[in-house]
Amino acid sequence: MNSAGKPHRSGRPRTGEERLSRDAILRAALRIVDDEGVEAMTMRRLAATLGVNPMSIYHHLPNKAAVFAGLAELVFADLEATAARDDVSWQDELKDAARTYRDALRSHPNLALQILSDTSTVSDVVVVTVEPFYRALDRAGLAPRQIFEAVNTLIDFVHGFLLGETTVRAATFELAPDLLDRVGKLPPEKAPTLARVTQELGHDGLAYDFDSGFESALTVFVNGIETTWT
Amino acid sequence: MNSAGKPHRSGRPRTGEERLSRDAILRAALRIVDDEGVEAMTMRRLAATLGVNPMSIYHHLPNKAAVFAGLAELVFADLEATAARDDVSWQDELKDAARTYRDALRSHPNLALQILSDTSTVSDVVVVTVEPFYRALDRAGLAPRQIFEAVNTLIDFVHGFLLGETTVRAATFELAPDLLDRVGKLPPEKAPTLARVTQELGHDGLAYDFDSGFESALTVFVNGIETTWT
DNA sequence: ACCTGAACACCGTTCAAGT
DNA sequence: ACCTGAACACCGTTCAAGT
Repeated sequence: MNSAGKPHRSGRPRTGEERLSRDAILRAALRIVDDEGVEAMTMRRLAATLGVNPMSIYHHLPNKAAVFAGLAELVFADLEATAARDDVSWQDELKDAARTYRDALRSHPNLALQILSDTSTVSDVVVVTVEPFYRALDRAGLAPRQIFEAVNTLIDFVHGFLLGETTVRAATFELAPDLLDRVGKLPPEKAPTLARVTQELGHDGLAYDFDSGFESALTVFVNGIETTWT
Repeated sequence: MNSAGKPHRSGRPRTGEERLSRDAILRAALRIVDDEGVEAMTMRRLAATLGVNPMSIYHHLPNKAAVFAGLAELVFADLEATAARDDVSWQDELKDAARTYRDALRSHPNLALQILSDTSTVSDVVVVTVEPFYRALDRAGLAPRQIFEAVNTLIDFVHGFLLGETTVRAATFELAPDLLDRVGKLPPEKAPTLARVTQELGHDGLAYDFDSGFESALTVFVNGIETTWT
């Protein structure tokens, strides 16, 4: 894509002729991650696609970790505005907050694991994202402590769900046949209930649909919060 | 720890004088991961602590990924036996299954992320671990489809919880002051509910206790399953 | 079969030098 | 301040050679 090109001469470029910017670097990095995954996003590779010396990047971002932190920022920049909505029940508002959060993380699946496993990124993101959850549960009439715990639980669930969704989906779109095989091969008395239930479900029943799995979880959640705390 | 030592002469060792075994390699690898984290566990470092040429390892394990897969195996080897227990309610049995699963993954915190983000490892582990969940929900009288979804949801939650527990705990034992700071610095009208709730909770209220957070989540869960599906 | 040594094709990052 | 080039201290893995 980027013609090998004659090497640019050294020295500071004239004003307005800067070849790089933090933003341009991050956009290029996001493209690499989206197209080829996190492992492909190396500093040298990034520099190559920008047609630039690897070391040039370090004038705009201190190191590779900062590049990934910047990517997380980029992804969540859009999400910020979520209007309060009193037209729906608190239950629906809570579910909707979870759906929005899931979608945001899902929009760049290759980045999800990176985001979820980086402490500072997660806490940034959470602070920005979490208001709608708090609002819904406040409307439900929960006490502060209960709101706090309920939100943590729900967010943790979404994280775990995304972990499965992004890594499993990447590897095997169908996990049903694999699962049936595995269970079939287990020593019969080791997991009798698992064996019976999966067999009753059959091949089609195991064709896991992430969307309906997510919705089903949300329902369990909301009902659980309702009967536990209201 | 391992004296630099004279290099061992080349050539196949006599029977019974093998210097390496799959098991010895994996135990050494686990030690490195536990003590210094996954990044420290390189093939060259592993060979060095074993007092062996880096390439020797490849005669016992095909590559680095296989080493990590082996580690996951090692960690879950103990877990296998979980006796059926009819002395407690299905609710308690389900909670207990979740606690056991969490503990297993928590026993090697540095390995948790590795396990959770590796597809093949996760599915291995899940198949081995999942029976108690199925048993409890079967006793509760759920239909196969509902059992399937409930287990997926609960497992996903545990994964997300562990992600937070292992990565957050590693970085900051106290997230309360940090969180209060962040929230305080937000534009006031951006997250009013979050601001109010965290303020009401106060510094102590935010001192998150992972154990009680986990328990609280389990209660919400069980109640949710109960009112949704029984 | 099991171990070694040299080599290949990579990494992230530091540092001195250009303008 | 911004870009470059050489260099350092690493990686995982292949391959040929020893016994």
